[in-house]
Parts: sequence; C-alpha cells; structure tokens
Amino acid sequence: MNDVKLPETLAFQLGTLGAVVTERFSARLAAHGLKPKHVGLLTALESGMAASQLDIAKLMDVAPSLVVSLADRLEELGALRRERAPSDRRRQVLTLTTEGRELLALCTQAATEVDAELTQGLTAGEAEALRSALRVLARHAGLPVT
Amino acid sequence: MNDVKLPETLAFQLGTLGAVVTERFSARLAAHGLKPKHVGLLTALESGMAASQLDIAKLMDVAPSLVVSLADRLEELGALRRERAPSDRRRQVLTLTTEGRELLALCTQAATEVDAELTQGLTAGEAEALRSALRVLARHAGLPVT
DNA sequence: TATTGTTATACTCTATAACTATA
DNA sequence: TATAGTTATAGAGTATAACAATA
Repeated sequence: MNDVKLPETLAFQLGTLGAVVTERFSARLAAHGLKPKHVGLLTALESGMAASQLDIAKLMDVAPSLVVSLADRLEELGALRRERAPSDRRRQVLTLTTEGRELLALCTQAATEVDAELTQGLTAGEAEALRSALRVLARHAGLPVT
Repeated sequence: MNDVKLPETLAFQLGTLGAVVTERFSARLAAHGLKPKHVGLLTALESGMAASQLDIAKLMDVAPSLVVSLADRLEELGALRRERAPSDRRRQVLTLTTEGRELLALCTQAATEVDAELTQGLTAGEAEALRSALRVLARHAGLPVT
C-alpha cells in the first residue's frame, strides 16, 4: 500500500508552479509585445550557444518553422538582425542588436519582479534554499532554453 | 546597471523545469489514456474541495466547458460517476469510483517515477532541500490544481 | 431572471509536410 | 542529393458564446 499523495510529488508541484509562474511572467511580457518563447530565443542568442535558426531550433527543442516566426517578430521589433552567412548562404545568422539587449534586460526585470512576488513571505533562508535547490536540479536536468 | 541573468531567475528556471517535468509526466500518463488535466480533475475530486463541475472549474481555474470534456473521458474510463444533485438538479456531482482511485494511484506512481529521475544524481540533502523549498513555495503561491 | 451544464465555434500555439534556395 | 529556411496546412488544447434545463 502506497500512501504518497500526488500533490506532494515533485512532478506535480514543479508542473503546477511552472504553469503559474509562466502565466505571471507572460502577463508582464505582454507589455513588451513578447511571449515566453520570444524570450527563449533572445536568451539562446545571448548565451552564444547558437546563432543559425536551425541551431536555435535544436537548442530550444522546437520546430524550425517556429523559429522563423519568432525571429520574424523579433526582427520586426528591431531586437535582432538576420544575415545570410557568406560561407554558406543557406544559413540565417541571427544577431542581437543593442535594442535586443535592452529588450532582454526588460524581460529580465519582469522575471525578477515575478521572483519577488514568489519569494515574498519566504524567509531569506528559505528563498536561498529554493534558489540553490533549483540550480542543482536545472543543471542536472540539462535545462534547454524555454 | 543590472547584472542578473535571465536564466538564473526563479521565474525562468521554474517555468522551464515545469515544462520539462510536465512533458515527462505526460508521456507516462499516456499509457493510461490520460492527460495532465485529467489527473488534475481526479486530484481535485480526491481532495474533497470540490464536487460539482462548476466548483471544479473554479478550483482548477479552467473553463467549465473543459471540465465537461475531461469528465466525459473519465466517466468513459469508469473513473468517476456523474449524478444530478437531488437538492439542485442543475448540479452534476462527480464522485471518484474505486476504479478512479486505482487510476489515481497509477498516476501517483508515474509521478514518483519522474521524481526519481529528477533527483537521481542529487544528494539526499539536496533532494530534501528541494522538496522542502517547493513545499513552502507551493503553499505560499496558493497552488491551484493542475 | 440567474445559474449549471452542455454544445458550437473560434483562437492560440506548435508541429508536419511541401517547397525554394543553396550546397 | 542533402540541408537551411520558409510557407502552407493541420492538430492539440483551451476559451468564449450560444443554448437548454432547472432554480
């Protein structure tokens, strides 16, 4: 006989909290005309781990066609430049613009506001334990970019 | 000047981890013909916090019409009974069947398997810190049922 | 009239498949 | 032929709006 309750599992709590947090983050992003996946793309670019659209699709684990529309939107906002690689003109190399970096900073600001909401009411020790635990888990799960 | 990196925020990590975890949980649920929201409904029922479809919709924060189709599916699987309340025949009162409880136990099993995957490679101390931190956060965020 | 549940419809997000251009 | 990107199309998931039954 197993007495574990589903709402007490990590899977359930992480899934539910993730949805709540993404919803709150998303609401703040709307002010900048962005969705979470746009931020994922900006973050992927800034990390330097991918530049071409296909590499970004792999890193984000989304379809290449989705990267097209995300990049369209970000280009339209002036957040990135799209340039054909001279060495292989099939590749579209995406580069963050200064405007894109500023936009990313605004998104980061939005995220830290959500963080503040989440941790208000937690002791400093609890908040630090949470950060530390998530860092370990994120590293271990091989976090792709959302 | 702000040096916080977006991937280091709680919002980003919780959102991303939540998506990964939900995906893994979902893959295991498929074996039972369920999606995460079905599990949310079963969990809501088992909690005793809601019985009528409208109450469940409020608790889960989803549209009443979605509860209809989730309950349709669960009824079809024999996991719940639908009965009009004699006192107010507009209300459909949902009740977990024995089969429903068994199904919920299988879902819980799936969740604990995901938990095991997540925490393998973490020290016992790290795993406990994570559980504890999430418990605090979940309580504080007033976790609705996924 | 107001409320509960249901059905009909539409919208958002994302993937798959077909296509173009380069290699 | 194979690959990068694009466009066209389709599917999943969910919400909103219209409706029926009951209060």
